[in-house]
Amino acid sequence: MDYKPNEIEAKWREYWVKNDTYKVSNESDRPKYYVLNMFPYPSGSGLHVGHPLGYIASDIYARYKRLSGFNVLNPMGYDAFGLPAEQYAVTMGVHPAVSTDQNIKRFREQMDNISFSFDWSREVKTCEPKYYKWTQWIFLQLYGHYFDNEQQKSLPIEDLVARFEQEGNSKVNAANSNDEDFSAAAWKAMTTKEQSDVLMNYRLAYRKVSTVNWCEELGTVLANDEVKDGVSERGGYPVVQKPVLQWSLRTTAYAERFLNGLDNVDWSDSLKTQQRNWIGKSQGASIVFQMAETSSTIEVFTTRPDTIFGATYMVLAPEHELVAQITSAEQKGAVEDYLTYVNSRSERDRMADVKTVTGAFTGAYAINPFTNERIPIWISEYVLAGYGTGAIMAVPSDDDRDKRFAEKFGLPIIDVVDKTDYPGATLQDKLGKMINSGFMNGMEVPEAIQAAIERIEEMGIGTGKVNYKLRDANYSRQRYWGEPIPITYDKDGVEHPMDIKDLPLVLPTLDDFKPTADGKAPLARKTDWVNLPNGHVRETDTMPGFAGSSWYFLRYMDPDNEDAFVSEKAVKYWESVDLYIGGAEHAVGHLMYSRFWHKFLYDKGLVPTDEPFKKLVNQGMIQGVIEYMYMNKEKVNGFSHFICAKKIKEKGADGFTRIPVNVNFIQEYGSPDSYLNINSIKQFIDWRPEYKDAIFECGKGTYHKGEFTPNSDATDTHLLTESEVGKMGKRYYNAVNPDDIIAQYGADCFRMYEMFLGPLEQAKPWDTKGIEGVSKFLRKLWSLFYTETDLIITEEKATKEEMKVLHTAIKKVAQDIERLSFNTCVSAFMVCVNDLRKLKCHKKEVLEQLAILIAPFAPHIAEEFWHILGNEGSVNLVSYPVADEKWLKEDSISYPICINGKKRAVAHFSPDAPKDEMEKTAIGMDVIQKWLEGKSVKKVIVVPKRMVNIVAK
RNA sequence: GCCUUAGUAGCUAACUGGAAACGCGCUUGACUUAGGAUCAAGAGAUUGUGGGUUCGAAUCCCACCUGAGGCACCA
Repeated sequence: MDYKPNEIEAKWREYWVKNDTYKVSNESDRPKYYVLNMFPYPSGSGLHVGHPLGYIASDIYARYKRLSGFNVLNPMGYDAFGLPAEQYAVTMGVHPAVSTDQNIKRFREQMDNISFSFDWSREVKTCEPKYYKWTQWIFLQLYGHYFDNEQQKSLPIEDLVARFEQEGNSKVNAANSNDEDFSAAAWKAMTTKEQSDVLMNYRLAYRKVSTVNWCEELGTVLANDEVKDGVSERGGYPVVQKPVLQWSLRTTAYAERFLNGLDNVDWSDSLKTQQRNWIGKSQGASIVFQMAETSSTIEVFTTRPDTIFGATYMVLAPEHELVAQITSAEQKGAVEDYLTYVNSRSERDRMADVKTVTGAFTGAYAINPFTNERIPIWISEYVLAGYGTGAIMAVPSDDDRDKRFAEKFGLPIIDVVDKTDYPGATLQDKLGKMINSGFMNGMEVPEAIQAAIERIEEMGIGTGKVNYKLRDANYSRQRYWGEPIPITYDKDGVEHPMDIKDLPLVLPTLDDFKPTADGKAPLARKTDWVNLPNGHVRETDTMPGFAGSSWYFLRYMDPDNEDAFVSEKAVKYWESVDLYIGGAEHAVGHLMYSRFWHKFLYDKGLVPTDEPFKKLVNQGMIQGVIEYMYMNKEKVNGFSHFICAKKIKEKGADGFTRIPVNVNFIQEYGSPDSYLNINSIKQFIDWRPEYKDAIFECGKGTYHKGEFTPNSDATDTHLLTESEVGKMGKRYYNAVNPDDIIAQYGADCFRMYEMFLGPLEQAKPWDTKGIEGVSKFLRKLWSLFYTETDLIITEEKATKEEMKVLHTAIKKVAQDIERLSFNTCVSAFMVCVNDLRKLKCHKKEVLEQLAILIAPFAPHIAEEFWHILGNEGSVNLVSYPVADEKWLKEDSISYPICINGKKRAVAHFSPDAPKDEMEKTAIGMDVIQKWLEGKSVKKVIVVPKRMVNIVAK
């Protein structure tokens, strides 16, 4: 009987649904285990073979854990708010809710095809009011709290108000955006509006002026990825930074806890490093410099306060607010010229050449507080407005950039650190002995840093300070398709949170999704919604994409709860995510925001853990081969002109641009010699009619308007394309749909092949041809049960050898699943099946165990076997086999006998043979004696079960 | 420039320092009108390069080269 995956798979899929096989209860005596996938944004192009990789891996793990006695939560849902649906709405007029719904249906069908063990009754969609009610609720909690730096935790804003009333804010050490001191009396004297503004500076969700990418020509605000090189990606119009009052989250408050938390989670080093980079903690001091001629001061941040004696000049960022104020009359022209130059340079220019030293002298001087020297103040674009205070004390002796700057502009350089004891040490190493530094002379750098900070604090000109690169997160989007922000404003502009009992604030329906002409979000059009009877107006910005995804993993625990975002009972049971699998592109954004929300909820006692994701694995991207054609940037005689990639190699790609071609037209797809023949050129023209009159210059002739003009007597030709391994996706016309693969090979085969491609975390190109091997393996496995015509299972007792083959596989597979090394599991299955076939083993005793063993990987065929063998119920609900060492023991082990590490002979010993006997036998062997002629044995190393090594000279 | 990560046969790849395994693919033969499937046999590696530690290195250390990802005038 042949293996017919499609028949078997359809049958069991239906069975599992009918029997609620994957339903998970929050009540169980089994230990819990929570496996999570990063939920997808349901895009219009559906899933390609790259998307399910992580889902399959986590599904295998979830199934394995379930079979190993755990109550496993393995849910799935949709990150359903987002920009693409909104853009689609703008261009096609389809409401985002409608297109999102369609896309979700499509995703669901594709996922169902792969038979994941998701408990779909727990599905969440972030765009549904019953879900985003709680996103809004958490937002209001953030709004209602501030962060106490001393306790390092969030506290209710009412506590802060109470303190203000008692003692003002001078003793309050809290994360804030504006730390102006006021007394209790002053607080009480403030108007409501003033008080609300003060509190806003402390709230974890707060409002401040921040900039948006405003594009006048498009009349809209653009997301960062819609802006390329300072112009809009669409249309290439200029984009400016426009200040707007927007909501932000005070993520910076948790910077220290973000860092500390990383020590307690099982994430990859690369991921942790990325997060640490992002947080960017640096320790140092902030120092105030007095200006020489005026009373103005300049505050700088430095990680090396010890080098202050070497600070021979200062540099301000060109955007620094003092620049205009302090520039002298003589230098005005130079400074203005320089500012013009800086403004002409895009962000990209600035980043591209970091070696060019530019700057201008302001004509002003400051006083170095330690040397009391007058030091000139310069401006230069190497100092960034957005980091620290936007000003530096320049120490040219110990900082490369300062040094290059000083050399170019002839500024003095004073050596302050003697690094002769530490050759090769860099600034970051903080090594050396202080010289030319007054009271610090002779100190080692770390000691000097401490001493400098102490002196700075004594002098009252600064303090030791920790600086972070991490910025607060912008929480406002001038978009429609997101969660409405449940805040209204009264006539004075004082904000009012909505009453919790009135949540959710449902996103009203619109028919025009474009932003308004003055850049307000689309919701501003809905005036009857915006303007409330009590005179309040609603916030019209919506929440960003990360809002709904920052806590969705908690909702899965208790998805239908109408009284809380999750019940205390459910969250106590499931705690947090044990294993999280997802793409590396979310390494900072999503993970940082989730950690922020989670830590906040933890402070409120609403979740039992400080970190949301115990173990996290990034699956590697499945890549596709992208095929490019070369097109002349200039038209030739008014026609588009394509040229063979081979000719490009000869004459270079100048003046040509690459356009991706639908890979279905390509001959020898993926090979270095991939090409289009005349037939494929015709397909290409049908696909892109705008090129129907284009000239195709091929190797052996030219194709134009349906005519092929050969150079010689050729009848066909190759227009070579360039192949490149890259992303798989719609825009490269190289996406492979899992549905197609499954239709041909079955879901079991697809699942195993995805795993077989390589280690989970590694990127690897998709190659449909390779799937044949896995398909062959499944047929071989099938042939252990069936001949062409009959079932051939026997009840015979298994031999020792057969049990050894089985238990070797059990041991290897269980071990490798634990390590998430699924590719080696597939390999182990192949070895096992081949060995059983060699032994002609068709015994139930062995095959039944094998069926369970393979069930996490290939659930359908496993279920089929399970029932063929006469069992009731689902193979998913039994116990996973455990390797029994008694079958793995060897009677005799073969040992390599080495001389000086090189294998010279082989000997067999029983596993418990004594060392000295093995040693004697080994040396006594004829072959070994021959090798030892003329040498004396210095030492013999016997490693049990491994080898014998004779050291001879 | 800095950080992370990986270089082993055409592809994939090894729990701990101990015989360079296994699988896919490939080649040849058998069976077949042919293909597929199956069976039998076989070839294919100086483990990126150069040092070091060790009785012994793919594995540990150092330097370099190459690929991937991230950060980037971060004071």
